Amino acid sequence: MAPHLKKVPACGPAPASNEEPDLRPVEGAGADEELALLAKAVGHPARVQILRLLVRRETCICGDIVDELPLAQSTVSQHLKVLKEVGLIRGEIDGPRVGYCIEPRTLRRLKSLIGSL
Amino acid sequence: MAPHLKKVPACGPAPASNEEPDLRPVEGAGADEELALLAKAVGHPARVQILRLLVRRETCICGDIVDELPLAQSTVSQHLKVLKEVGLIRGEIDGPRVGYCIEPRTLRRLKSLIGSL
DNA sequence: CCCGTCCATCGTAGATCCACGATGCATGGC
DNA sequence: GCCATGCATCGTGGATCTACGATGGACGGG
Repeated sequence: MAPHLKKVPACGPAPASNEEPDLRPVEGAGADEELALLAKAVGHPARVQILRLLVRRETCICGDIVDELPLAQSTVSQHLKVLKEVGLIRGEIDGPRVGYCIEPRTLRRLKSLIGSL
Repeated sequence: MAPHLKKVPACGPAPASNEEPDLRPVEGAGADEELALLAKAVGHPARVQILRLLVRRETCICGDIVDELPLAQSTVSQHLKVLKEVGLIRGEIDGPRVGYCIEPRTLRRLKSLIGSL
């Protein structure tokens, strides 16, 4: 899986003015489903911790996350997968390591959806 | 179906300037747990719909919620219970009916916690 | 090469969630 | 009193979540 991946300077450090307005609606059946999906992904303390770690450090860390949490490596990997599947974080291969970082677009989207309540 | 719609004061109609600053921190272990709990409660489409219904109508409706959702009455009652347990909504008995309404404090708290990410 | 590191995935057991119908418990009308 | 109504709760299957150790694959150092 994922055969060719070029060397990437991990995640973008500072997207500067990454201010796309996000045209999607914040209400309606689709938005409800989307909000539920994102909220469910945030609905676990370990994943909240991971999100905070990635937000705090501008530089994207990797398996240091495992050291920060009182969980086994496989468990942390699963939580990372959940966050990645809903698009809240992104992982980039960097040699033997993997760097994770926040996906600001999705995080902003979540804030918009919550804000619409 | 039901000759309904009795005039119900139920939940507080207009909280007016209910602008307490909410002194609790938005970070730390406790906040992480709290955010996870609230997010999990929102993490289901039916509960998002319920929240939207209650936010939209200033007047607090009751089992009309059951009519709005494609779910059995007992299932809706369980979802209401989940939302009530985390303090996102409140139910008040009014004769044979129960009026539900948003708890604005908790909703603001959720927005603060999400905003801290 | 061979090996150690880093991470993802598999397999699994126990807990929790989600849906439903059935039942229970009030209240209010007759 | 008696019954209908509105809602909560119980009980129960099936699905999903959460944790772990074990295994596997990719990479880089020796």
